Amino acid sequence: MALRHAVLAVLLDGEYSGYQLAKIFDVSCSNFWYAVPQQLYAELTKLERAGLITGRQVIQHDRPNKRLFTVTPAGLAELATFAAVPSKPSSIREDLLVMVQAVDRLDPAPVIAQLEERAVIAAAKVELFDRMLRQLRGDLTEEMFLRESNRIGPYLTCLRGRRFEQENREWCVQVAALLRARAPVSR
Amino acid sequence: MALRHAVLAVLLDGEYSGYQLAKIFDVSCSNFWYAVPQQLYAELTKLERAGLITGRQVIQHDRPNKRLFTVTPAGLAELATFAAVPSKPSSIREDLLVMVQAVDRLDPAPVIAQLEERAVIAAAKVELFDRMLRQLRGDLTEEMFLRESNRIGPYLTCLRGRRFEQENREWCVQVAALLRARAPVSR
DNA sequence: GAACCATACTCAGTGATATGACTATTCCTG
DNA sequence: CAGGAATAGTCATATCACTGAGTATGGTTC
Repeated sequence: MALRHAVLAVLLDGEYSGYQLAKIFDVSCSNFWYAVPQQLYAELTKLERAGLITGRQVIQHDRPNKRLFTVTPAGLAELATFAAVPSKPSSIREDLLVMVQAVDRLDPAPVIAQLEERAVIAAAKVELFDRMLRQLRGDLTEEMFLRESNRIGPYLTCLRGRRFEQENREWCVQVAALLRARAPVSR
Repeated sequence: MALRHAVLAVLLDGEYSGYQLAKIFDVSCSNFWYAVPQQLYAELTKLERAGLITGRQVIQHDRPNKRLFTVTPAGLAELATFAAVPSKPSSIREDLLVMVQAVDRLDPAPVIAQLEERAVIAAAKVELFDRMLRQLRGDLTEEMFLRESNRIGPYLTCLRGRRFEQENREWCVQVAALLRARAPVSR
């Protein structure tokens, strides 16, 4: 019952098809919720049956037809109910950290390689989020945007994603360097 | 196939019972893997059947008997195999961020309350991790400990947990203050 | 001495999540 | 005009995770 609210929250930004939603969940939304397209299509079907969103068919001639979904008042009410009940902190599950936990008893080389690769990925995400932030705030300064815009939710979650990835990158770099220094490994 | 490796990685630190493991997963391990006791007991059964850990019965007189588990060479090999294959970044799922994403269209009061509560929880976790780090490194400086200890895995993951919670706290505080300033709410 | 907490663990069931294999259309490139 | 990428989506299945309800023992507290 949780992907449901993530989908509703994203659909507040406008009409989207399942396919577009999948794109969004693959990039911007992935800071706070991850889902594969199949999950999204299934969830959209359920949400529509529950009356929380409505879909409308759009006939296209240059590509396959699609269905665009909008949040209904009932959907908004569902989100409000969701936001009103205290949530539990998320459950973190990170394979790379499991490897680091065990690294003293393993060959560090593959772990170091993964840390370095992850650092690069994280750096790329930081840049992606920076671009998204700039795009969201237009030509306003961050301070002005946050004070005056009437749609700051996506900006705030993106800010969180940026911080997280920056932090992640720093940790990966630091740990990779440390492990390299302790047990020199040829590439 | 993933909780499995988290359990193995934690059992590298010594013999633990399911109950003790549950405690560890509830605090220190929760930076990188979350699991409820029932999952752990089930996983321990599976791991033992697969020969990756061995259990020995300990008869106790002041409290119920328990079984302590140790990683076998096969278990260590399993961990090595796991560490050798590149892992995907974790899937983040955070209800509180879903709420923030939608906050422009909802009553901000409960979201602000949750952000402030979360900031307090995060601050407590930072302190908990600080205590754990101090305990792990004993009277060595961090630099010395990381250079010379032969069991730095748990320290490194704890360091990551600390950074994450610190960062989380800052974001929660900032966003709560911002939302309060935008739409003044009586407590 | 009743209630409660901590230790120690089990079982049943239900959702949620992930994987893989599909269908179908149109555009673009070589 | 063949092949691939992008759009748009469906179905089936397996596994995972989580909830809730139990069992049992001993120690502590009021």
